[in-house]
Amino acid sequence: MKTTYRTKQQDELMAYLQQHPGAHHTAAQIKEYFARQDKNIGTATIYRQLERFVEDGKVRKYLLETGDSACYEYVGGQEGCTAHFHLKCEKCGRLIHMNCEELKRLETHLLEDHGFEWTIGKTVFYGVCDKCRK
Amino acid sequence: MKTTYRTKQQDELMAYLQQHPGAHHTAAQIKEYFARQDKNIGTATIYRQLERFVEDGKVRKYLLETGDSACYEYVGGQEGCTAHFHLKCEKCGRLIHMNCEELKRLETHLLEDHGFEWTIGKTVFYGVCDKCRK
DNA sequence: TTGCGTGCAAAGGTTTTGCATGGCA
DNA sequence: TGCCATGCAAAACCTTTGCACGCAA
Repeated sequence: MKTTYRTKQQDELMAYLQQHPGAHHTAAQIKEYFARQDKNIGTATIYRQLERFVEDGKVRKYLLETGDSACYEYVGGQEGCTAHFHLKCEKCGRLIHMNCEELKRLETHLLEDHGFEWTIGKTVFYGVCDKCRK
Repeated sequence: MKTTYRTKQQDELMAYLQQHPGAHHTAAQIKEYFARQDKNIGTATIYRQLERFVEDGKVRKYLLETGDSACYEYVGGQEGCTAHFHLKCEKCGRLIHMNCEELKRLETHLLEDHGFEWTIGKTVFYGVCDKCRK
């Protein structure tokens, strides 16, 4: 799905996500937020826009708790985020950006030994971060 | 939830899962399989038993980012079988199960050098598989 | 016999889809 | 003006829950 026209809802959704970097939101939470501002945005619109943002690499989608609704988080659209790796803490929700030789090694290994061309930008490592383990 | 009685459905479900190691199944697929054998097992029963198997560590549950239904996979109760990884091909949709020293190395690295306790079962590597790259 | 597990159906919740309308270009 | 995006409602899905019945121990 590609955007042809730029709309007010689009801008407001993106603005909201950008203003809360590092936070993750469900579609319902986003709808509620705008409702509190007396701005109604249809649920379908929220899902459709989020899907586009994800395609563009500006937003990342997570499924944290099994069965719960999906979470969305602004990660910016720059190459910066496609070249490094993301760890998501399942306890505090923090998204950790990591640039590490070990992971680059893995990328090479997957490609050369398994023929798998890894899309780093879409992959999220789930786990528990150092702070939450203490 | 704990099992008190041992039932036929329980045994048949576990037998089916064990007979397909390395394969992933949705609840619907499992139901369909038994239907083809003219054995009816209620959807609720399937979910309830799967939940128990997961609690026991015999089966692993995982979700893909697509928000599809949950997948279940027999991993046995032993340590050796819990340490494998999932690669998802974005083109053909195939889920690849990989057991590889390199990935185990990464697990150790993340823990020891970054303090990150990786939940392998929840992580899926996205990319393009060897067959689709040709 | 006791009470847990099962199957059915209905409920609950999230996400998608169809369609008429409104708004961007 | 021509389409696309929106909003609403309904549909489509997946999963859970309530309840009466059957079966294991």
